[in-house]
Amino acid sequence: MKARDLVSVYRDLLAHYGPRHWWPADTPFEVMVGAVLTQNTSWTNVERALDRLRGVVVLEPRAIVALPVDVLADALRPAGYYNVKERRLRALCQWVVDRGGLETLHRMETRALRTALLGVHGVGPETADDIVLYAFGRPVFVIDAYTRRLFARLGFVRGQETYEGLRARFERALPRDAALYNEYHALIVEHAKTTCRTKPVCDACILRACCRAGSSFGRRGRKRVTVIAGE
DNA sequence: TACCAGGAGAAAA
DNA sequence: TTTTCTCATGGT
Repeated sequence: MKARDLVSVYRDLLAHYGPRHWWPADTPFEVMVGAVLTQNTSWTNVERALDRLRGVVVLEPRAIVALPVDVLADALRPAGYYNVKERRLRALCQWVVDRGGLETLHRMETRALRTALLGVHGVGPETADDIVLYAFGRPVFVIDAYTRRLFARLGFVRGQETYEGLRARFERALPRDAALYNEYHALIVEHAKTTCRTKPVCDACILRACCRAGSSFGRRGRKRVTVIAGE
């Protein structure tokens, strides 16, 4: 993956959509909650769940941990997988409490913070990186389904790359800059939501090459990617 | 009606 | 170690 190609895509997206001012949350802790709830789920459903959650509890780790299981699960219902996400959100909140709160976490070195997050039940690489980047402002590039899909269509991704391998490629090709990674990922999400969403060829796509490459996906959005164009 | 949507953990092979 | 299955609601 060539650095100038990645920078070029970024410039095109930024010129078209403008700064996105992400992540859509008021506090770092709200970012953490949203990162769990958005797993395999659209953001509109996450917002419904967040609204319901605010209706039963203040968004603080200790308060959420204190909620009965059925109350928390019911609040998360609109985000889907509510029983799974109840356990995952509770585990994340308990971890924050056990670590001494967000202030303590803010003092951790980036790699240590990321590793610690990956040890929390329900926090995989993408969720950890969402949190590290958007809640803690650290320079890690988030590789989500939108990112894979876009760069597969552009021919930058061959498929089968591991999450860590792909993240490393992006971080090697771009300046180590949290603000840049923040904006880039936000623009990728905006692009995915507005164009190229349901069909492999999209007339409205501003990244014309993105639609020429083509791609195929397995059922339920599994990351089985076929890339026609070369790197 | 069927498929898709910003994953991750557990079980099976 | 890798692959498959499961979890669930809401929109198109």
